[in-house]
Amino acid sequence: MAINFTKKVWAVCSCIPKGKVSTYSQIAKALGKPKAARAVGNALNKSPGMPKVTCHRVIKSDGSIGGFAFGAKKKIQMLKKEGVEISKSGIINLKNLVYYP
DNA sequence: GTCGTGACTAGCC
DNA sequence: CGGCTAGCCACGA
Repeated sequence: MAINFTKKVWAVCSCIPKGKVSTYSQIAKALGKPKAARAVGNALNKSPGMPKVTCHRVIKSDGSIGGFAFGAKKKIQMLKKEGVEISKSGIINLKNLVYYP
């Protein structure tokens, strides 16, 4: 394949519009591996930098934030700035904010 | 070529 | 609601 799995993950993250979010499983599915959510997280963890790759717009399928290389706390703050309402540890209008191509 | 690790998910108690 | 287990994938050493 021309590009690595990781690179593809970054590409999908970059495709997420501002103010919206996506889930690991959703991205994994887009790559053709619905069960590769773990690999997706790995790829984002190795992401080159921001805001080139909008990895902070990717959350867990249950609506939780998950983790973040810069700190989950920071991730929440960033999403809030984008206009995403987040509770103590989860997205509020998840299905309303999830980016579904 | 094998092992260990991790930003996950779904199911069960 | 909260915690635990097993399963899945890609990458680096």
